[in-house]
Amino acid sequence: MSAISIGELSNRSAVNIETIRYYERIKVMPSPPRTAGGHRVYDDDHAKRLSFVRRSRELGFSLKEVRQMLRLVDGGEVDCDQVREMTLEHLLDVQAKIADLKRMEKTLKETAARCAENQTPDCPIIEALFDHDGVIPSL
Amino acid sequence: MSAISIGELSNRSAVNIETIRYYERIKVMPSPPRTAGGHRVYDDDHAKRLSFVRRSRELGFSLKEVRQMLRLVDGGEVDCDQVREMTLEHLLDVQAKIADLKRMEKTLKETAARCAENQTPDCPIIEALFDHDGVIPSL
DNA sequence: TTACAACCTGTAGCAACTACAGGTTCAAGT
DNA sequence: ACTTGAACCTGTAGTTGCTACAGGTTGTAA
Repeated sequence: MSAISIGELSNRSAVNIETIRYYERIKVMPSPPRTAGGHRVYDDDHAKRLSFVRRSRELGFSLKEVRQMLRLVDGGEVDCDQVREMTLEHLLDVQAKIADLKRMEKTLKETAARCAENQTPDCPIIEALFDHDGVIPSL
Repeated sequence: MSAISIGELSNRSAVNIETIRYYERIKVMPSPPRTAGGHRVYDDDHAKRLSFVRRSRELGFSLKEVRQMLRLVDGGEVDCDQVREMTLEHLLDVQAKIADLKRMEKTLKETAARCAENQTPDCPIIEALFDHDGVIPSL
């Protein structure tokens, strides 16, 4: 009823053609039927599954995590608790990354700010990068 | 004079031995002199440079950016404006990543929250991932 | 029928490491 | 002097999640 080519699937899902073939190779997407000449033929189920994958990736889930969720989906009975746990665990990852980046932001801002006034021959940023944290003694 | 082995350099700098050799291979670190038997011999300058690299990496600079900064350092005259510009540009990257992650965090929280009450056979998280029929707003 | 876009496979590349395998050297203890 | 064995050496392959070819085949519209 709605047989579509890889190109059209790519357009609809905003997933690169190469990436779709990659997902097939690593078994995140199933191998679709082919035309006599060997071209892939997809349908709405493929499109739905691919959008699931894309959306999960956009939320930062790894392909490994996506595969786990798809296993639950494919198993027929989705264990809601398991999925929720994965989501919350992933949320912690995301929050840890935010914290890391905020620390970086702070340091970068402070370091760049030192430059703004200072017009001596030495660069305060370079100095800061060299001098910080005392792991290396001397010189 | 303080001749140290790669193992000791690794301990002092908290950079993996394999990574130190990797940095040499890609010319971020210079090839140090060797013993008669071929073991690498480092000194304080190496240690200082390595800590510069490590610290820059910790702040999220790519190796490409680190190389650029090192070129400025090695050139003898560090152009402060250039370094500052790189830092500010990198700061924008970091801030963009924080914004992305915050959006993810929000969506993950909302999605997981829907699960908390719902004990129907269908999993709201899975539904959400499947049904969002296209693009995540502004992601 | 002919043009040419879209498709096919297979491989290599990107970042930034990490992890071996299989061999050699160094330093300490006897 | 000799023997361990930890530390070192090179070279290659694996990781994650794609992307980018090259070089060939198929589908379709004029």
